[in-house]
Amino acid sequence: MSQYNFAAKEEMAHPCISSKNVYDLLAKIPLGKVSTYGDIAKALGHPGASRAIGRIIANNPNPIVVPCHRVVKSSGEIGGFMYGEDKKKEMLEKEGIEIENRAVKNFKEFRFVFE
DNA sequence: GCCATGGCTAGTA
DNA sequence: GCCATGGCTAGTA
Repeated sequence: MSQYNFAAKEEMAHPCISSKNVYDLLAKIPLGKVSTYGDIAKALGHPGASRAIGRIIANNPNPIVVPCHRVVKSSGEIGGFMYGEDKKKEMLEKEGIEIENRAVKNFKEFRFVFE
């Protein structure tokens, strides 16, 4: 039992929105694209829960695997990140996304839409 | 009562 | 810039 049990934590955590669903959606965002907190909320049938989505992503159990850096604000501003906005910016740029003073440039063309 | 948001107003230039 | 939204956490009883 040395390993922290994320599954148990996730089962308890969110009465309305399943964090597993959130992470499943994150996994669909292709490299070189971004989505928004609001879009994820809508895709899960909870428009208006964008801020809650932010909170769920904020305790991302596995930052190495789950690409939470690909989620930005609906305004195109890059938004928060556990290792700081500069790190998020750096990672996005490495994936080919241009950023101009803390916002995605040509946001529309980089924005990924869920089916 | 916080917040990794978002959308809508006021009010400046 | 204000405030509604929704899930969470600290800290009181």
